[in-house]
Amino acid sequence: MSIEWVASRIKELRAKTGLSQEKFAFKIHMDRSYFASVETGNRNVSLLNLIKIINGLNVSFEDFFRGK
Amino acid sequence: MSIEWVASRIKELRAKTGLSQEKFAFKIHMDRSYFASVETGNRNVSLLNLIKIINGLNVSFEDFFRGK
DNA sequence: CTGTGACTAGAAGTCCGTA
DNA sequence: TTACGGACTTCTAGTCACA
Repeated sequence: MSIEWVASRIKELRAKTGLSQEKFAFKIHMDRSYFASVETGNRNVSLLNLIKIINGLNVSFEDFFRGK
Repeated sequence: MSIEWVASRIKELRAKTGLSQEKFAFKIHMDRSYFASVETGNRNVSLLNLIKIINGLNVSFEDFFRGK
């Protein structure tokens, strides 16, 4: 488990939603440039923001971390 | 999903290890009082520290979030 | 053994623009 | 559409004394 894995998992699932970074960030009330840096693994995101993101992806935490 | 849920889940699983907060915190190279505040839900812990803690609990992320 | 308030440094997070 | 950067504000990391 690593920040990079979480980042690419977010990217993978966000792509599945069909939304751009910008639209997804807007949907979950998060700054678009900040969300972009999370998705590229350049940020040590806090739990509250991770909850926000995973909720926005419409998956459970268990599913998000499936296989890890 | 909430900080409180994560906090109590940490407490639950840490108790299962049989270690005190102090000993567990020492094991994962984290300050005892900082870990205590995480376990009581008073901190919005970052992903890196959450990874450290969950690894120390010897469970997978999937197991940690089981049922959520 | 555990919980908490206070504190500082530095990172998180926001808002703007640009390629 | 995404990535990145500057400048800014807010908050967490990490520590300590004390209860």
